[in-house]
Amino acid sequence: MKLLTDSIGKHVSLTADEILRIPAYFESVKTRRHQYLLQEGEICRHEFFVLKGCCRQYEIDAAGKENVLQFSVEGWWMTDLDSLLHEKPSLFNIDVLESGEILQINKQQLYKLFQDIPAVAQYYHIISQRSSAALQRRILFLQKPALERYQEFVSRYPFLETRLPQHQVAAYLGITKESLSRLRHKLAKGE
Amino acid sequence: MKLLTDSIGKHVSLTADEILRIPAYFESVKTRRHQYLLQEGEICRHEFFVLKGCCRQYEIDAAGKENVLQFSVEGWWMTDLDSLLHEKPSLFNIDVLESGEILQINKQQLYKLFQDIPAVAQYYHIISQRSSAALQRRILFLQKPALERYQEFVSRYPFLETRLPQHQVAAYLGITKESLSRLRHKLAKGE
DNA sequence: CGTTGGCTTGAGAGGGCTCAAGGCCAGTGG
DNA sequence: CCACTGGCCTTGAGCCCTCTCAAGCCAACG
Repeated sequence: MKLLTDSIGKHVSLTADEILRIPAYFESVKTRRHQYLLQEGEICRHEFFVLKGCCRQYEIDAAGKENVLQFSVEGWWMTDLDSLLHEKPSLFNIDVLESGEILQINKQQLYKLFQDIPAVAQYYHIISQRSSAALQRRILFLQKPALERYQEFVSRYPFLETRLPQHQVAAYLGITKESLSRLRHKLAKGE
Repeated sequence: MKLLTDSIGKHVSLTADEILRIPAYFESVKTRRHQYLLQEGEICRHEFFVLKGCCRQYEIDAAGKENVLQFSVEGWWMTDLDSLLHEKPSLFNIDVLESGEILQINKQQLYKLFQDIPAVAQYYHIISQRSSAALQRRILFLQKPALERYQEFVSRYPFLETRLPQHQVAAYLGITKESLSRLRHKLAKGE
């Protein structure tokens, strides 16, 4: 829980009183590996904040391939914004790769929180912008050849690279697990 | 100018008085083909709103290839948010593909406008979310094979497909102009 | 009428894919 | 304690999609 208020406090200033009031807006949920936080077709009802463990957001395309949009570990947010805001069925799945704990908050509580503690609304705004910038980076990222994508991933998220199974990393990079295995082999030899 | 207030009015409600006051916050600029609205390395100072004509936002990668992030025609917004907000050098270029006219507004004026007419702040928020959703779609889009990408592009933006030179479309799809030419040839024969 | 920009077409190369088989644990049950 | 199983990673062979490089066509334009 401290992780959440710390994360907010890093971007905007909170009074001691506000820090105490924030947790009440959230619901804590223990998560288990393979558990779904959201399934394709459902309407997404929450913003999720990971306290412990690891989740992934992905779609399953027409060919049955799983395309990973993003991972989320301690201190990161995750949701399907489009589904949450417009209350329409989600195209995505969110599931748990590593058991742990999340905080969730629904739309009503979120807006209430924004009204009660405006600094949080400001924080949310900043986070949203960062997320847009990250999406933009990811689009350019996907134009690069596979080897560069892997190297950029490793240098940007070293803690993810060691923590995730390789086939998940491959699904994030947009290549097959076999190709990733070969890339790694090539890199290991070359160095 | 009516295009702008119409666009805002489509998402939030404005009083007749507000509609009259909005234009004063913007600066109108005639644009010429090949003109830069932003060059790599510069700090982006404006949000742009296209009144007439067509622009593109792109980066030039290490190999010298132009990767198009998005096009903008009448009624669309365009900027480098990351550069604008954090006043850091942009990685992107924005240039004019078709002469026309744009409205531009700097950060100070934008925030002033948000304060003076809160409905516009609300509008901006909605637009930002839509743009995030679009970026997300684009990431999944780029995982699909080239033919599907082209077909999806044509059905989503038929007016762009006819209006843009093919090599620009190719740069948006993430393929070479030669490949696009062959895809089109194949489609034309098959139907 | 030559130049230029946009589009097409061809040949060859290569990056990444599919399909298939095999190795290496860690966990589980006999 | 050992055999078995399932998950994960690797390796190989062949193929296909897309790329590069090169040439050629056509329409617009000075």
